[in-house]
Amino acid sequence: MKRGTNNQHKIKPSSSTKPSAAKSKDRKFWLMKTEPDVFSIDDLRNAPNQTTCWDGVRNYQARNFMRDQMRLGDGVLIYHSNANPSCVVGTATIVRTSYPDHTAWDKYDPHHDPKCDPANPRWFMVDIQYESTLPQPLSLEMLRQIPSLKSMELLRKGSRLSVQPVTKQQFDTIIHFALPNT
DNA sequence: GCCAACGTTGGC
DNA sequence: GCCAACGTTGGC
Repeated sequence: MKRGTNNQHKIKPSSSTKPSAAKSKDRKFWLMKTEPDVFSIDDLRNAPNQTTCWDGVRNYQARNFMRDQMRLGDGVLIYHSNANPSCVVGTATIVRTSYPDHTAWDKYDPHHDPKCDPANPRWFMVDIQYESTLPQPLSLEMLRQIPSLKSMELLRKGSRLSVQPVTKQQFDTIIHFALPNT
């Protein structure tokens, strides 16, 4: 989960050429959790370039998804955890592929990892750019009522993974149900 | 604030 | 390599 102290780090705008942008057919989809008290979809919308680095992830499985599998142009569902209610609130796009998370060796950062050596980075992050706020946020409870989302990682009992893959079908289903009157 | 579920650490 | 202890996540 992104739990960085605000958006204090300067974001390099991604270059206009995107040599490794995913072709639409192998575009992947993800869900990323954030605590709205720490960094919300509005914070993302209001960020410079509407872009932020997704720092602070300290879980190997989540890191591996970011480091090894995310491509430019991949779609992201933004999920507010520890919220009332917790819900999917919007979408974003991957605009920079993985690079070392420098907050790991910042000893004043809440996610400082003293075992982490800058010469051999352990934690990675990507940049994401705001895309949309859902017309209607979809709470966990609502998501659980949609049969085709039954196998979503997010809905698994005890699931804690803060960066997780979703299928295109799951992504599209959520967008669909977030439209008014559905 | 409670606590179940999970991931990590470290002694052995 | 086992596993108890501990720290964290995150719904409720």
